[in-house]
Amino acid sequence: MKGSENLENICDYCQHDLCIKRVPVFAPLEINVLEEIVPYVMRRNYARGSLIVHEGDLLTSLYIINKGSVKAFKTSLQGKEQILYVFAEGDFFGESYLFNNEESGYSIEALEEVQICTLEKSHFQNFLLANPEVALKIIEELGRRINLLEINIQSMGVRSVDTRVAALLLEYLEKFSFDDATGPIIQLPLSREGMANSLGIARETLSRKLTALEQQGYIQSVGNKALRVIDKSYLEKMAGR
Amino acid sequence: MKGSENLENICDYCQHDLCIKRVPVFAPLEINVLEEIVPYVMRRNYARGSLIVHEGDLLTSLYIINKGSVKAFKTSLQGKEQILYVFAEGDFFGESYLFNNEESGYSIEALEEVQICTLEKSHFQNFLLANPEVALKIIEELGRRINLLEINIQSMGVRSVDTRVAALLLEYLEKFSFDDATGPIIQLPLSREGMANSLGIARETLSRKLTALEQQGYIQSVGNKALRVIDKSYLEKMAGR
DNA sequence: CGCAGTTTTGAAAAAGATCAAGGCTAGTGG
DNA sequence: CCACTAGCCTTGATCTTTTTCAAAACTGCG
Repeated sequence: MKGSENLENICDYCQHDLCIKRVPVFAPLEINVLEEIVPYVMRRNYARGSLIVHEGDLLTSLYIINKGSVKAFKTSLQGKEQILYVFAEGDFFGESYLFNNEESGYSIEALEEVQICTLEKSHFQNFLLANPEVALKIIEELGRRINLLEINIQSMGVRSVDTRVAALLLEYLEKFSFDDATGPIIQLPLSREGMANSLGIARETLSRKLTALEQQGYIQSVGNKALRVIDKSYLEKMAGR
Repeated sequence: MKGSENLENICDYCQHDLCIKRVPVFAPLEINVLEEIVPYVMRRNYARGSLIVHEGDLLTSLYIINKGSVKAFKTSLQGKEQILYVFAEGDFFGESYLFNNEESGYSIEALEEVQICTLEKSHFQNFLLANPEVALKIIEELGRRINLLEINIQSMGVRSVDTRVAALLLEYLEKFSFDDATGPIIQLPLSREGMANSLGIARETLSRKLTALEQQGYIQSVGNKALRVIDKSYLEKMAGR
């Protein structure tokens, strides 16, 4: 196994596997256009639990997740953690800091063994100036993210905790589940504590809510890291979508 | 007075007052570059209380606030309102919906007599493709907004209500205050209910928190629409900045 | 199989929300 | 210019929800 800070420039052709291609924003581009930036893409591996970005760092690169997943979170003065995103394969981050010399507003930690491609700010800027259609794509993607954040704020502001728990489960169902013979199973990307820290509630409260859902027969926990969804439509009704 | 739906194309030269110039994103551009889009800018007036955008509308223009202020909010199924932003002169909105054909995620209502410039999607897109540096500026601005939203989510998730009230007052102090002989006075853009709906708390709770701050001598209310800040540093300490 | 780290559960305390009056403001019209 | 009133705002009491603290139970790894 590699250490957590291995740095290689082997992505030149990525054994014909262009990690950039995994990012929807770049996907529509022709291969030969992409090759302009490929030489500047670095690839790094990180072990589970390692800090990839520390809140307050000056970010000078765009980060693209090639494999694995990470959490983005802010820590309050009292040490409480608010998780903002779970990024998985194909997601990118750091884009907000590419054009202003600002510090990262959050920390990033690997939730499992992770492989990340990075692209230096200056190269990315030049690429965008030469390919304005990609800039539009990025504006589009940022718009999507702003939308999600706005929905999140509404949830935290006006919706009950039960509602938000249901919504979180549905979100995970979209992004982190597979089906077995008996139905969909969520591979939880976060621990109970992590989920609670995403919702902004106490660990114990989340625990109680999940127990309640299980006792009512809507879900069934499979160890601590997975969860079977028995009645998706109930969760949907609950989440009010 | 104009009605609330007056539509004119008089911004051609805006009596030499290019409303576009008020928007930081466009400010760095040369006048002659700006003139490319000026002919496509429309100007509208809205009376206080009128709905400018309804949640779910298809947005086809960029909106720039020329004069006055508006609130952007989402309404839940139970009718509870979550205010996401108060936009004032020089702010713009609708940019998130310019590149995907999506519906607006929020409603916009005029908080006072308001003058708004609009620029049609297609014209704006062409302009951006021709002026990629503006696209970068927009990415930058969206990054800033994402930052603010993330801070907001953290606030709602991990900070106490007292803390958040203090933070809201400081935010208003930045954006909506003037100084009189005795010190800074905030011209509150929102009613108590509006402020409560920004914070995601009950109207009564906000009321109690403000009363407490006033009794402790940190602020002093001036009617219902203004508020004198007596001890800014205390608010800052409280808000934890 | 056992231990370390999570998670669950229980009980008590705290924080907000809600309900119900009552009071104040600011704009209106005499 | 003052009195009036509708709409806001504040206050009190009670109720609900969530947090906190403490301890027991469980999971998954070694």
